[in-house]
Amino acid sequence: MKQKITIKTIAKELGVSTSTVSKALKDSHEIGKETKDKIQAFANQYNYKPNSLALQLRNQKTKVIGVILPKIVHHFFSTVIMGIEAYANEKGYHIMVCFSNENYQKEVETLRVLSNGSVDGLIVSISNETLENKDFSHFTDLVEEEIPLVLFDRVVDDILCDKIVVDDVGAGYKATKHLVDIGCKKIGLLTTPDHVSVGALRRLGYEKALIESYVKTDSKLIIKIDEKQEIKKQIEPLFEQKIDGIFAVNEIYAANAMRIAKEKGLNIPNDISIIGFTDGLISEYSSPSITTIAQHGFVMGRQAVELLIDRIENETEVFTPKKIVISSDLKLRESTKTSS
Amino acid sequence: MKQKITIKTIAKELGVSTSTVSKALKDSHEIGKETKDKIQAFANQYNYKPNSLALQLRNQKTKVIGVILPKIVHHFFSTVIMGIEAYANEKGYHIMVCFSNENYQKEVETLRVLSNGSVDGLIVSISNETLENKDFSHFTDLVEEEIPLVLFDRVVDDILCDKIVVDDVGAGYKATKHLVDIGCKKIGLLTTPDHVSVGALRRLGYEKALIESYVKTDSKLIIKIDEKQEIKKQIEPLFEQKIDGIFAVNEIYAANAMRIAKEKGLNIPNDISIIGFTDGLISEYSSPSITTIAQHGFVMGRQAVELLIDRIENETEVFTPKKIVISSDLKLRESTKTSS
DNA sequence: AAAATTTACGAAATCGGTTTCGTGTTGACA
DNA sequence: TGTCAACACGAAACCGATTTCGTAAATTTT
Repeated sequence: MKQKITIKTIAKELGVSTSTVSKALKDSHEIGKETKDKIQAFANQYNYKPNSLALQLRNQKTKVIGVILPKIVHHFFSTVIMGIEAYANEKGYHIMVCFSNENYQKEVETLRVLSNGSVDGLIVSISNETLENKDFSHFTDLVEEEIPLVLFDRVVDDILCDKIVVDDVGAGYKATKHLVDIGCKKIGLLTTPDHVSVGALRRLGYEKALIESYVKTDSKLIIKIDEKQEIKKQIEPLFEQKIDGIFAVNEIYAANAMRIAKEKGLNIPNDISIIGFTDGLISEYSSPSITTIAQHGFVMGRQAVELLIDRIENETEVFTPKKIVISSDLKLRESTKTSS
Repeated sequence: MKQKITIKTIAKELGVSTSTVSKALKDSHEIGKETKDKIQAFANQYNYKPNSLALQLRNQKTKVIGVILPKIVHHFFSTVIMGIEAYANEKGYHIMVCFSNENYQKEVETLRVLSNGSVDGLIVSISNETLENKDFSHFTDLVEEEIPLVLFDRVVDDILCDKIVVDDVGAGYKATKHLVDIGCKKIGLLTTPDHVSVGALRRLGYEKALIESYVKTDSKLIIKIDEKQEIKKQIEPLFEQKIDGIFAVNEIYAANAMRIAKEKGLNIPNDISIIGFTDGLISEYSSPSITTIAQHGFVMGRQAVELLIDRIENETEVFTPKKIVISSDLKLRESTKTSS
């Protein structure tokens, strides 16, 4: 890189002190008009840009927000990022994005690196592996150090910080209830292993809706998918039962289920109705298009930064962790019947 | 945030100088064993982490790579990010991700902010608006300042820097040729306006394949889609002609075309074959699944950082811009006939 | 025992800014 | 003509590290 022009360069070149240059560039009244003009003209000509590292060090703030996601090739998470970035930018912040790749070690490592002064605060969605092995000390350490932290979507109660979550139970309930309402009698659930909190919560909603509607719940109707195995193979057994409805906790599971249903010669939605989760491209463009729970990722992202920036800029306040629940909507499409 | 523990704190607490602390923490031979142990124990106990800003300022390098993308809720770009992040991490770098949102002004602004010392280099895919209005001065200025820059996918020759591109012409050719080979006689093209370089190049490939195969090219078969308008409406006129093949320069266009075809009662692939671009979730999960050009975004991302880090770390070399072309594959699926 | 060398540490400069606190020079006023 | 304020600028500290260089004390060499 070319030798950057600094305040020192300008000072030397113009025969003034660095303090004068600094003040002149901020249009301070302390500096005479002539000198000011001279310095500003020079800075302009050589395209002087203050080194942000120096400023960050001096001001003890970086105006950078660290974001750690389990993955990014994923409609929901990328939507959240957009929301985060949009509002952060509005507030003069930038984001530093890292990925845990659902990996505990990488999450720990990334957290460590970002918490050494490079960011003013962090927004994180916990990796599956961490949720599974239940070791959250890297997060509680962070809280201990009082580094502003906001968790979203995949959160746990053990960590005392602000949280933004989808109303997963409500969403699961809403989806299942709708299936019941349109006349489904035997509704399958495609969910994650129990340790994935969102999966477990959506399942609760599913069960609540069934019980409330006096529909028998049956563990054989519930498939917990292990993403390390082939998804389709795990779903197939579900179709050995005479099901007429499926609620899937994400759109990949829904799309897979739909494909199997078609292969079995079932008509969607007449023979079987399917509801997914995450209003992504698959749901929108598959045919039939998939009725789904829209999570409003953009709003979640926005809320997360809002909360975080509030923590960062008003740290005098007493700390009482907030939990914001974002409601989700059932978006009706072609994969569900319109009535019984 | 809690008062961070610094070298100064440790020095004062232990009655030594900061230089001693610094050296002790790096296990320097200059420091006596006792003192070293004492300092290390203290640092450990209070979980001392060196302030990275201070280090970055001192070392004149941040180990951060700035990445500017037009958008992120997009399979190809998010895949590229993964590739970038993976290799960057391997090399001890982190990435700072920003989005231009296809907006010229935001691109200029973001470039300005990131080029003031916060990053060691930049990886950028140019926004559509910039490509349209053809003002690249914000990039050439960067090159002028000798800030390492790698462009990928959406690139222009006016900017003298390293570039990673997909073999768009070749890919367009490959796709179209395949349609011809399986017997398509009248092949429509769904592309972008001309200013989007990748669209224009893919079109060239399309035309080349047609000419080579003695198939008449016809401008009525080519639809340039304006994303500000409704996509489906713009595609519909194409179906007024008796087409039996479509090459779409991205998967959204392909999915839209497929939907219209179905609505018109056409059988895919028997009545019409469709090939898309970008091997994303839509192509994989729609039904029929869509034959598509796979761009290998992960590899592109990886190559981009590789090139960039090479520039950053070996700046003594004479600068001769490199252009790496990543070949793409035709991934056969259900939306194309298997033979004529 | 004197000289040379090693050991163990501290002072100070540096990275690139900002900011507080002087201070020399004017000009105005008593 | 002496005093005081306003003006215009510079010296120096600071943010949190690293690193070069200097030096007193301890140890080894002669």
